Amino acid sequence: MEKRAVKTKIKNEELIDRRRKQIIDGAIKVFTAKGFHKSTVREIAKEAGLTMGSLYNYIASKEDIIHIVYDYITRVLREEMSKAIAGIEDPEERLKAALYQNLNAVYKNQEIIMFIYKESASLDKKSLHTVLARETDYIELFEELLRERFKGQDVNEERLRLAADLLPYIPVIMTFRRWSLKRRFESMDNVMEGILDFVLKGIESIPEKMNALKNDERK
Amino acid sequence: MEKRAVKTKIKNEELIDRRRKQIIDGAIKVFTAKGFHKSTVREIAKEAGLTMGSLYNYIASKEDIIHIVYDYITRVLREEMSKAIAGIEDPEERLKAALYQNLNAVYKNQEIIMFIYKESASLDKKSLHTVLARETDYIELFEELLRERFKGQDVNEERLRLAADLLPYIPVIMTFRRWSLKRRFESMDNVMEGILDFVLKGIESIPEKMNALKNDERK
Amino acid sequence: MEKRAVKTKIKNEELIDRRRKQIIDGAIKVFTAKGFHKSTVREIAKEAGLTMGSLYNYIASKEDIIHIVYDYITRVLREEMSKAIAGIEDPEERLKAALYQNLNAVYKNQEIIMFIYKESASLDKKSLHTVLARETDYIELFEELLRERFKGQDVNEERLRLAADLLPYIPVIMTFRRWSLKRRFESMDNVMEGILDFVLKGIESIPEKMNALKNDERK
Amino acid sequence: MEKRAVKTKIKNEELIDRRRKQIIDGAIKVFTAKGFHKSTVREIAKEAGLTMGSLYNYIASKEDIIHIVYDYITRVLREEMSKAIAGIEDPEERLKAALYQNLNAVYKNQEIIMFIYKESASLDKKSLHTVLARETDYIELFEELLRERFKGQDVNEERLRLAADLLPYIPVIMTFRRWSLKRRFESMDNVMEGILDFVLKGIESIPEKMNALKNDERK
DNA sequence: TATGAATGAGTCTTCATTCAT
DNA sequence: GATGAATGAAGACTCATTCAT
Repeated sequence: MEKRAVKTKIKNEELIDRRRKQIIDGAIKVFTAKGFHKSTVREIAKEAGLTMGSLYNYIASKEDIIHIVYDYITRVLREEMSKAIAGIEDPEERLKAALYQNLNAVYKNQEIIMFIYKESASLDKKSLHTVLARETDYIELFEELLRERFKGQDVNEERLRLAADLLPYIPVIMTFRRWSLKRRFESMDNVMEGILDFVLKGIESIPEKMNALKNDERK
Repeated sequence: MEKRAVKTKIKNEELIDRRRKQIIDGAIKVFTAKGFHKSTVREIAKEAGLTMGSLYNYIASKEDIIHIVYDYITRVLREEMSKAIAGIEDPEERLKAALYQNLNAVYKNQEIIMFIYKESASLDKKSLHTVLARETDYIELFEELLRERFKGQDVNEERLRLAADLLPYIPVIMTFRRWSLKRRFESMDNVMEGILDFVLKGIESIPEKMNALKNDERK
Repeated sequence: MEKRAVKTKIKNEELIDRRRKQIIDGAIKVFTAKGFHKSTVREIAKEAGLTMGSLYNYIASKEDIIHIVYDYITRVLREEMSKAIAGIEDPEERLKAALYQNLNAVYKNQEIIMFIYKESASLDKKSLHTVLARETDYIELFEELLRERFKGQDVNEERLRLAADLLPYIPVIMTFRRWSLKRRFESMDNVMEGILDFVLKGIESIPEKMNALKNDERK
Repeated sequence: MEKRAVKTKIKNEELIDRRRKQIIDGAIKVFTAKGFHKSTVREIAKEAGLTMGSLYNYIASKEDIIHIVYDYITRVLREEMSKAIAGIEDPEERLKAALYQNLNAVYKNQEIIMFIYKESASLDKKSLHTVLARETDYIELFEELLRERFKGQDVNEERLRLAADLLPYIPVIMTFRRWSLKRRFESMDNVMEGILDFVLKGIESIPEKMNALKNDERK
């Protein structure tokens, strides 16, 4: 369990959890609609079904709201990912399941994920560090999955790590381009299938020793 | 050429261009350091070497500053891209050159590009539309390059379009992960080479008719 | 004895006294550290070992806390003064004992006395009146002591009263200047001895008819 | 000249001085009536004839207002004191003039001086240091005056310094007791004359080597 | 009596924008 | 055209007090 980083004036732990969930739900609505800076604490309180004063009994500053939202989202994503790959033994299938889960999760939570990427700038240095550490967990999972996938083969270590860095983010591009993609594709399922194929092909660059460019071609 | 979308009180066209360049340079400095909402017009004016009042002779609102910055950046990127692929005939090399140019441009302008992605939320709906249209230009360029690259082959049209949507954004992941990547890789050149290999492999999924998942495996 | 001026919801008198003492002790800690306005009722309650709600069973408002603290301090000071001069017959010694007791009491209770002087501004008009009446008691004691000290001599009545007004406050200057005095003097005993000498010399101006200034020297 | 410690957004120095004087005058009115914490910035702005926003162009925080008020008052007091003793050669008369000036100044500025004593608690540590340094200047003046007054005599150094610490503050007692004194005395001139006599007698304890108490009389 | 969560009016402070000179 | 002082609406946050349990 992680410690409660965000300070509160309330003692009743169960109440804290309940009110925080209200705050998270309210904040996600308001933040995804207007972004962090254009959202007022008053609006968030209202959407959470709390009064101003009551809200501030459960957080210490507006910034704290980003944190509890972030904590919530990343916890949900981690849990869903665990479930998605639980019990799958075959490395190839395990990797596919993870990629597919990631695609779906990003798609399902598009708005809040976009919000988090955009507002990571609103986080102070220390918080940003925590956030990046969380992402690192995620990336290490993909690193592990790739390593097992290519077990026994002669892989280029650097490429494997790079792929692990790329993989979890590629679905995010889908959210950046969602309006364009929706117009062009019959269904988002098709899009996800296409991304999966692209990625699965892409990782085939890991075991090879090929070089796309010769050094003298670059400036 | 497009009309001057941002209104001004000044008549002298040449002066407008000079002052706007000052504003753009100042704004980029301030925006990349603190983000749009935490930057004050005062700071931007100061960094631009203008007084408050003078600044407002060349823009009508703070929001306008994002627009002229965005105009500037996208124009520069378009011009550089044109130069990068000018004169290259071979479709494969032309595509590689474009990908490589994109990687370098994104890397070189990391901070301002991150800013633009993050603050696109600050744009009103109409402005957002303009912005997305610009991106569409870029994507259509890649679509065209891919089409020529696979000319004569039996391509999956949807996959080709999807790849065009993905390609320009993959380097952006590099900027999201820059701290992690810097720690792990000898040089960013290695990173870019790796991304290029990954992408070039990935697009090989375009001509094929493979299906990663059977439909019944998905929920 | 005076009536309970500060209203309470509680019937049990003994409990009231016990809880009030808790409040007084807690409040003195918090008030002397941060002043009245920067102290929150929450902090006082905590330091008093009470909950918010319980605290408000024994007082009606934050302002009441000043009152009960003030009551307490002045009662203690009066009692100590009574003890200090009890049984001393010789008027000169009696006066000295009173002056010395005052010096010690002010020194020992520096922080709370400073607090009371500073926060008398926080009292409403009526409360201020009560407070000043208390001080008047104290001053009348000194008036009486001086009158006995100069019994049989031809005193200037006005000067005697003025001295009675000055005497109890001179030690307060010591608390205003404590940091400077601590640096310059070996011990605070020396300081107190010096003040005593100064004051005892000063009151010699009471029987005389001297005039420091001629009227025409003043504007 | 001291540097401008309080930050401002305004460039025109002459305007700063004019507006600051307005702020000082407004603040003194409001502060003396209600104390620092009960005064709102809005009230001060209004009394100063400025809008909220304009006020904040000349100060950075509410606390700054105490500082500029304090600066102003102490500067005025210093200047008046300089004038009052200028040109007086005889040490005895010079000391009397200083004491009399101090009495008058404290009396004339009672309310603001009371305010300053009371609100010194509102100052942060660093500011308090500056304030105390100012007082030290004042005290050193009295030390100097006393030294000249007793030049050639065998003085007790400690007592001389102590007297210098006491002298400037004794008139402050007059302001603490003003209501009582006004009732009892024909005119405040009489009060001041009495204090002067008391003090002039008191300083006669400086050259002597007397001890008011024997050690065994104290606890 | 005790508890502590809820309340919301009140405060300081910021800053985009205007406009007289 | 340039200047920079003035404006005031808006927002984050605090905390004394109440009241249901």
